[in-house]
Amino acid sequence: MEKKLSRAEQKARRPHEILDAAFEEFVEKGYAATRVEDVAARLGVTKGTVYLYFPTKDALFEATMGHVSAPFQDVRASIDALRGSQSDRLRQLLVLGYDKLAGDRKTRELLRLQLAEGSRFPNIIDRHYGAFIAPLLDAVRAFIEQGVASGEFHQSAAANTPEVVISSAVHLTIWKLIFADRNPIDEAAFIEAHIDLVLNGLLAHPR
Amino acid sequence: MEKKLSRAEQKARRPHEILDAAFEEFVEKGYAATRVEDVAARLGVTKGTVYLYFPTKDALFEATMGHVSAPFQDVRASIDALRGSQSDRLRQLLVLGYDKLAGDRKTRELLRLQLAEGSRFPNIIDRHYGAFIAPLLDAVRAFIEQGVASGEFHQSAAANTPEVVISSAVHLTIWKLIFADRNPIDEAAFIEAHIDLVLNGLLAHPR
Amino acid sequence: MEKKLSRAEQKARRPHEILDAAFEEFVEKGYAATRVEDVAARLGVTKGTVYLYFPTKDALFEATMGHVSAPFQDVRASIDALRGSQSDRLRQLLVLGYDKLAGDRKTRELLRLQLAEGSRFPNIIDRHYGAFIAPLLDAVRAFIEQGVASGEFHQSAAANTPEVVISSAVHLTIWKLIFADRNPIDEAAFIEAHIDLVLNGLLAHPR
Amino acid sequence: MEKKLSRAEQKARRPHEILDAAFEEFVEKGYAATRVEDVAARLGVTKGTVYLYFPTKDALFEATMGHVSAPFQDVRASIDALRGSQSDRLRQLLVLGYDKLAGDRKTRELLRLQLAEGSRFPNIIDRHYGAFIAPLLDAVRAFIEQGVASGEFHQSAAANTPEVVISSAVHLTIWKLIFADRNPIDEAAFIEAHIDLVLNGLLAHPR
DNA sequence: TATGAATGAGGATTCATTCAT
DNA sequence: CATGAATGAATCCTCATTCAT
Repeated sequence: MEKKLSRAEQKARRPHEILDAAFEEFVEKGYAATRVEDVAARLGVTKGTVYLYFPTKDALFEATMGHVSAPFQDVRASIDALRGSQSDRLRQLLVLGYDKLAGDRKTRELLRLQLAEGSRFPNIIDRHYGAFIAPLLDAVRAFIEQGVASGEFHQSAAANTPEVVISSAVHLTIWKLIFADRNPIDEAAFIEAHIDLVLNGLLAHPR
Repeated sequence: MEKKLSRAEQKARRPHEILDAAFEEFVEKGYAATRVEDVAARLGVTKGTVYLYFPTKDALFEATMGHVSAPFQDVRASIDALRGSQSDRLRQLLVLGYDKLAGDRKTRELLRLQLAEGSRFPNIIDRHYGAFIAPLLDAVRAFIEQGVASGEFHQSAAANTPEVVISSAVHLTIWKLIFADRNPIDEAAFIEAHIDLVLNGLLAHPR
Repeated sequence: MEKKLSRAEQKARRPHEILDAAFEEFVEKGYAATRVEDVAARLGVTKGTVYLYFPTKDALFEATMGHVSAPFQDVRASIDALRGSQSDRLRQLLVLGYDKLAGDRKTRELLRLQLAEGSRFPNIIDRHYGAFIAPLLDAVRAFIEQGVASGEFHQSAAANTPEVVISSAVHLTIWKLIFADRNPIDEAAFIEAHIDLVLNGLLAHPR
Repeated sequence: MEKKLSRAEQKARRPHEILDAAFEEFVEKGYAATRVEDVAARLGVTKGTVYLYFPTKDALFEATMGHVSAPFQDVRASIDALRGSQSDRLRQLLVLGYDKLAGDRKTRELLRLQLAEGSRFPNIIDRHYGAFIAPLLDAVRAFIEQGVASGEFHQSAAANTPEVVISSAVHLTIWKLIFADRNPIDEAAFIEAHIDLVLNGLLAHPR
């Protein structure tokens, strides 16, 4: 059944396979320490095959970053689908942020690679920001403003600096990147404490 | 006056100079892409000299990480010196955290290197955590508990998860690492919004 | 009309097309730097097709050399057709030599390839010598001897070393190979001066 | 005694040794087929050493060409030292040309490399032309003009096209490059026949 | 101490050749 | 016949490390 792939199908699949394999290698070793041959070996092909699809290691890296960033295209749609009061929507938004950022290994490692290699590959950064972070911040700002308008939230500086609201998700991501398995944290409690803190800080009439 | 350094003093200074130079190179290029020769050139010496003090590039890297982590030894003392109500002390603590983490280029870049190279140099992580993060978290927890005990803060989950309180400092650090000059942020407003949010969330009787 | 080629004709044409394309590539880049794929691309086919007709790059090169040498088969006939006094025939012979050697781009480039690759492909040399140079030298010798016998030329060493008589044609060829467009030379004047010099040197009673 | 070379002496010698070794390899295999490692091995060092002195194979090749062209600087001086009648001086000049061009293996092989690689390394050509060929041609022209002026030579087109006078030296060079040992030629007779032909063609009153 | 020439293992990239479609 | 995906040997070049001076 595996061998049923026609040549054309196999060829169409190759770039994806290579990018998936490359991502794993780059995550594990970083750009400079990754060998193209190891990327190939992970797929069971030889380095020549990788060069059939990507002209240089550089190009492979950039394509890999784009490949992993791609799935964020739908974040905006997910946000638009949120329903309920502003605090309900904000709560759901934060959970969504945790899911997509701290909760998803690929996203986490993408952040690591951006931090590690961003200075040598400047254009890998902005794509991610535009596709993922910016919509999240926009939504936070909009929800707070609407909550203030409806009297659900009191006036607060947070609407102008929505970053402070999603900081804990970033923090948890970094924590998991740095400590991996050592120093594990109770994530559910962490998230709940964070949402509590934020809503207590925003609500006009806390519980 | 500079030439007044005795030979012995000069000798004692060398390792520090090398580590400072190495830090800059490692920050700029990452571990794998840094050449020992470039570290030496930054100092105006040749690579042989570096090998006189550090047996391998690996050892140089680890020593560099230790060297940059060292100044955190006094964080605990600074924390102990904080005075005032719990909210005052917490506010000062957060400002201190911003200063030392987001505000200090070396600390920021140290975090980047830990994220980038941590998996290949596991022991560069914990030192930093023990010297810097842990005391900060311990203090946050203690202040909140004391504030709850005194009635200044209401009961909250944050005491058990003090990470959520310092998240914004981590977030700002990451932001600055990723965007450098592009996408600058109004740091003062950011910090103020953060402290507001936290205190609003914690105080039993917000303003 | 071009489409009228039967399949069999098309098939018979392929090897020639490949050899023509190969010649251009080898001339442009030399043996080692020429890629089989580029030869194929010049024809609009893929490298697999080239390997259908020639088993290795080496074989392709040798076949190419033979292919380009082939047209010299008729030099001998052209020489036999020369008419007139010995000086007339010698003059015509030199013009013929210039035409075929210096004047023909393919022959010129063939000489370049022989010089460049001859040591690695010894057998590409002699074919050319036998088909082209030897008849030319034989004719020069014969014409001089006949001219001496008839009193038209005076006795001279040139009959034993006919190479000196055709040297200028070789020289012009080399000149054109080396300088291409830069340093162009007035070829007509060059040829005329050469023939003058030779005939002045040979004639018993110059002009 | 061989080991008596101080480090500085050895270092000063290295570039020359490398260029000598490189010349032999390039002559034997051509640019593309020469491996930097083989150049090094010829010297008993490793490729790293070659890269210590020349940054790329390209640069090594260009430097090698310059190195071999250098000794021609004195051709002009040798020409100026020629004495006697114009036919004497012309005869000596041709002998000199044979010596330096056809007679010197390095010069011969330099010509081969220029023909083989000239299109990819355009600047290796002109240097040689200016240093060697141009002075030779200038001298031929001057000698003929002076001979005509003094009545020693008759008026002839050769003064305007001095190339035809030195052609046989070029021809002999090419002959030796192509045939190496096979098809050897009686060089002394060749040279004598050439000089005879030229002087017979030029002299107002041939012997 | 400091230098920097030399080493050689390692990794990116190319390309002749094969072969399933 | 023709294709072009895949292979892997070959080669350029880099750089951590050594060591004689």
